[in-house]
Amino acid sequence: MSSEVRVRYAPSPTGYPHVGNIRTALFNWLFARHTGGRFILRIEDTDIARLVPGATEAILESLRWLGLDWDEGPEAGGEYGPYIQSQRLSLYREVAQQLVREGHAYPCYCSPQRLEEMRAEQQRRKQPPGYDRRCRHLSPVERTAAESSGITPVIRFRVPDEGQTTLSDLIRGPVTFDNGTLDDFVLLKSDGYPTYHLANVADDHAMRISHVLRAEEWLSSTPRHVLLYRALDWEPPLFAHLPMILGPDRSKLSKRHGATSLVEYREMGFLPECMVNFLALLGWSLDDKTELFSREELVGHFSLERISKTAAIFDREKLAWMNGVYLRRLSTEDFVRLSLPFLEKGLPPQAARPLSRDYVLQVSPLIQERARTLAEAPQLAEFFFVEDLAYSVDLLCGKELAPQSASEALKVSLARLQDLVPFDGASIEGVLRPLAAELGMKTGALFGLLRVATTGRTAAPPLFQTMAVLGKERCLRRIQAAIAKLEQKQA
RNA sequence: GCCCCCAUCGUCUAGCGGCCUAGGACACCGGCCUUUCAAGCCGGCAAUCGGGGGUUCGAAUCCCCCUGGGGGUACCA
Repeated sequence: MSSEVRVRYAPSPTGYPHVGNIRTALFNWLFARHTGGRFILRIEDTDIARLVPGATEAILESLRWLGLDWDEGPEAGGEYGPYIQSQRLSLYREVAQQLVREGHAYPCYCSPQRLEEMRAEQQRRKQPPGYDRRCRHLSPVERTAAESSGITPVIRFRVPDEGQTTLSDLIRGPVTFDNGTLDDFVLLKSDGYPTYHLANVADDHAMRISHVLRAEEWLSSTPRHVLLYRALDWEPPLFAHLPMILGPDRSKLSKRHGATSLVEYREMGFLPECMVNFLALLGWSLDDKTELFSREELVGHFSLERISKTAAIFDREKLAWMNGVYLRRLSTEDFVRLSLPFLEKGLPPQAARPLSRDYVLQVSPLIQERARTLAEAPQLAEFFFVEDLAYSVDLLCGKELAPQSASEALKVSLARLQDLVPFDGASIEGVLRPLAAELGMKTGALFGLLRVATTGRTAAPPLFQTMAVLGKERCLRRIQAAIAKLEQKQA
């Protein structure tokens, strides 16, 4: 028996993977990479009714985006394939038949209606819901009748009436369940597809999975799985149930919580390196201070021992902060490359397309340290790309400046700037700083005025650099426009 | 209802019997820097360690009860 670590991420394509799903994938991946084991991807598409078109592709896409490469699975292949459960149906049927043969399972002919009535009755009597095991005790006559009725039965597992089942969870320690609280769950559905319980156990065994790292929501079904392994005489893998990631309302993550699918985070301008870093810290930590980890550091430090037991709420504010850190660490070239698509998409239509890469290269240093996500880039940089600025005249005057004096200051600035060559940051500063004194204005007041005139806002990147990037012609035009605005107001 | 898990600042967390008058981070509030914003730096606010019993010379750390939260309870995964 080999001690090689083989872990798997086994999503079902019933929706686009959200951060909780992907965090599970990440922990499996980290554990595999840390131990030098194998990371396997298996698609659990056994629920045809809930199958969502494109979901499988979204899963692969999410993993690829984060750089979580799989050693075996769809596209990668592997010696234990196929890795898509709908292509392994004969295996599950064989296992189910074996279980029936050996008396661990039995066919059940109960109709969905009967089950529903049974549950309603149980609820009315305030009794624990669960299959009443009617078909477990069919007389030979009843059985023959059921078989000839044309109903396709489901196969149910025969849970032992007595005893307890204990599993030793790597994170939570021993967990014990009374078998009496478990009902005879379905293994094979009437459509011939296996349930999660059967397929999961059969595949984990067939694929030689050594550790099952999955979300805590699975903890209560684990005794069923342990019972299955036992009935099959298979050695179960080691289990580690990961703490859940909850929405802001403390409930299980769902569409209700807004943007939760990973693909959406990419669209919102988060960097994959940041997502990996942030997700790793949801339920795992190294020490009392380290928060920023490269992928390599994560792989190097990751361990099951340091996974916490408590559910975590996904804090988007902190994610945004961390993304800002990652954004600022980027080289200008990388920032340009990554923000370009967001600018193309987010800038108003009047900005000339395609964007000049050269120009974006000049603008980028001015917005890079102000952005928390790439999607903020268009907003931050808009005035660099459009011709006409729309802003209120009141912005020019502010609280202290009279329209008259604002207008005069702008006229003098205009005259001084007109002949300025070269029009770079240092030269602009060389002209404007003395000018403030000359006009008897505080530097802040004059610079603020010019900032509004040239950018249309009170908060913008440093003025001189900004003006230099905008270019002389455009700055002069904008100052003239501002003067016009002021005169119009006074009239 | 029943079963299972969990419980430290608003949030993510450190803490695995004495280093804790509980540390870090986000957010928030000040200050510095500064032409605005952002970044950066400094400082502050913020957890009677959910409550109550034990054990111990000593408990956030161990045990029990309660409460609270979460998950499960499908021919879903």
